[in-house]
Amino acid sequence: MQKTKRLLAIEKIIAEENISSQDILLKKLKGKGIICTQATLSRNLRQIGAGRIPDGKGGYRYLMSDIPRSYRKITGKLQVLPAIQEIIDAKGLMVIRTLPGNASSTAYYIDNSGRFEIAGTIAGDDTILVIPRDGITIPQVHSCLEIVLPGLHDKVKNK
Amino acid sequence: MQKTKRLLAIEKIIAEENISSQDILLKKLKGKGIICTQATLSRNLRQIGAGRIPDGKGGYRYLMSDIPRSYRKITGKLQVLPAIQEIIDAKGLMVIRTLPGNASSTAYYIDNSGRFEIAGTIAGDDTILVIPRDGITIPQVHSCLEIVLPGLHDKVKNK
DNA sequence: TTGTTTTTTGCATATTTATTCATTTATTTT
DNA sequence: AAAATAAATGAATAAATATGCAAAAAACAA
Repeated sequence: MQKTKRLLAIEKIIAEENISSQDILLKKLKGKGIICTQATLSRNLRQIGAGRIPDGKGGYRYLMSDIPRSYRKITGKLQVLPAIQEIIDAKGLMVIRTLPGNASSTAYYIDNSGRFEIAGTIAGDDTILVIPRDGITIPQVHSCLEIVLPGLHDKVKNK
Repeated sequence: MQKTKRLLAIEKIIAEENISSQDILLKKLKGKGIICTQATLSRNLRQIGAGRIPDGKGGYRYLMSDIPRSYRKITGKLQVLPAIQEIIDAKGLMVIRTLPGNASSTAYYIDNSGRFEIAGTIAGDDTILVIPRDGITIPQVHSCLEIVLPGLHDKVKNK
């Protein structure tokens, strides 16, 4: 999925560099082989919750707004990702299967990602039910999870 | 000072309401008897660190960005303001005199306001030295303190 | 597969926001 | 106080961002 890749690249770039306009970001993406138009970028920035705020030095920069950004503060991603075995879409919800005993910590990680898209999770021993918010589609949850856990969809295929 | 009043009004409005554009904010201000142009508003929003971020519902809203906003989380403003007795500009710095024994708590409050403009503070028993960042002028620090402690300049005159 | 529906995208443009420049207002200095 | 300097402001406009619409791509169903 080309879009997911772009969303991730955008998040990464604005976290690491001072990006003051979409045009500049557009060129940075181009440098990474990711081509799109300003229109798409504007939409994507909204989708991931990135805004343009004063940088305190007389200029502006793009940053993730609070809620989506919070996942960065959470440690343990490296433990979480390897535990995930399978992702299953089901009735507008999503089921994630993990290694035995890992559901709880993984669910905690997802909960605390602060992503708007996810209303909440319920975890058993090796199974997590991810409940998207009203109006959020399954593809949106996939994009969202790919942001929370980069590389997730490369690792596990949706069954 | 008309500007300080406007800055405060802007912070208040965007904290309390979903404001999606400067034009809308312009009208809200007008409703409170505060008249200015969009150009001024744009500058003021940058000055107070307010940015336009996705609201998670497909639209946008203005919000204070993290750092300047943090002062809202701090309690004790009501104890701090009455303790302040005098403000003195000095050598590009600022000295605040407080009631005896109150410098430390007041300085703590200012420190934790998270305002970009202030590099730091040093407090004795009844005296605080406020050190602005490079490039920040004394008038900017005054505006800044008026935001951190609304009503400050009505209460104490700069000597 | 093929047809159907949904999502994504670019183009062109509308909307919104930032800035330049000239003027006014406030502040500081002498 | 008057002169000099700095800050704030508006009008006009430049720059940047968002969006309507049509086309293309992707996801889905039969």
